[in-house]
Formats: sequence, C-alpha cells, structure tokens
Amino acid sequence: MVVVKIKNYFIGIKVENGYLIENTIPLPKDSQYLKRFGKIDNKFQNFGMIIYKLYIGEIDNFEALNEINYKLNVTNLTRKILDEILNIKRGDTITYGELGKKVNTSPRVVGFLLNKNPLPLLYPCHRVVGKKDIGGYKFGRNNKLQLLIKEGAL
DNA sequence: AGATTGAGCGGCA
DNA sequence: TGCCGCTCAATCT
Repeated sequence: MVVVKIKNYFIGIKVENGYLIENTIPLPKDSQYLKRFGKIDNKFQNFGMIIYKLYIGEIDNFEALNEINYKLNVTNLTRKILDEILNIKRGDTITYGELGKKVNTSPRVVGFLLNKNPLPLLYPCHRVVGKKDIGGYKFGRNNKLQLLIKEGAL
C-alpha cells in the first residue's frame, strides 16, 4: 500500500507476495484517490513505471499485463466483465448496455462492478461509456475524458 | 435475510 | 430536455 512517484505523477500501488493486486491511474500529488495508499515509497518503482508508460501510450495494456506479475482479486462476474474489456481496442469504446448483454447482466451492474476494477488502465475500463454521454469513472469523469481523447476514441 | 446503493437505460411528455 | 421506473450484484445492517 504505497504511492510511487514517476515524473510529476503519483500512482497508488498495492502489492501482495510480489503480485500487483491494485493500482490507481497516475494522479496529481494531492489527489483524494491516493489518500488510502499512504506514503510515497519507491520500492515498487518498476510497477509504477509500467503503469506510467501505459498511461502516456508508450505501451498498450497487453504489453503491460505481460510485463507485470499481477493477480486479479475479483468475483466471477467482475472477472467476466474485465475479460470482455480486454477485447476493446485502443481508440474504441463499448457502452455499459452492450457489455452487459455479453455477460448477461444489466448496464447498472456493469458500472457498479467496474467502479471496483482493482487494475484500471491494465484493464481499460475507461473504454466503457454510457449511451448518451461518457459515463462515470472512479477517478473522475475528466480523467476518463482525457484518456479517451488521448486514445483517439473521441 | 432484508435494505440500500450505484460509473445506466428506455420511455414518455 | 427532465423525470420516472426498472435493473441486480455487492455491500451494508
């Protein structure tokens, strides 16, 4: 449970037995989302660097997943949803409703479960959007918007 | 075991 | 546009 500093970004990281089990996206220093990750500690610099490269688009999420030892600590339905998310290509999006149909659940539940995605960016849940607007995001709609613009989805 | 809570959606005016 | 009712897994109580 630490915060890793890369350039001018700060990334919350949780590692268990050498496996990444939770992370945040790169955030500004004072971000509320970093609070529960505690102090800055660079011992997991390697994890942080990969997430940073993923964030700026230097690598894609498949490369990142290959380079990182991670463990997905979620229930069955969440796992199914996250697996589906891996099929969304960079620059592409899917709606909560469409994704819900693929795994036989409701749009509301997709959003509810994605809110708990422990590995954002690695599992690019920002590519799931609402039908009428961009939809919500754990780290704020503006971050989601910036990510989608950066990826060329908008 | 029952109530509440959402990162949504479609229909209707 | 804005409101309403439906949705249903996870997380309380």
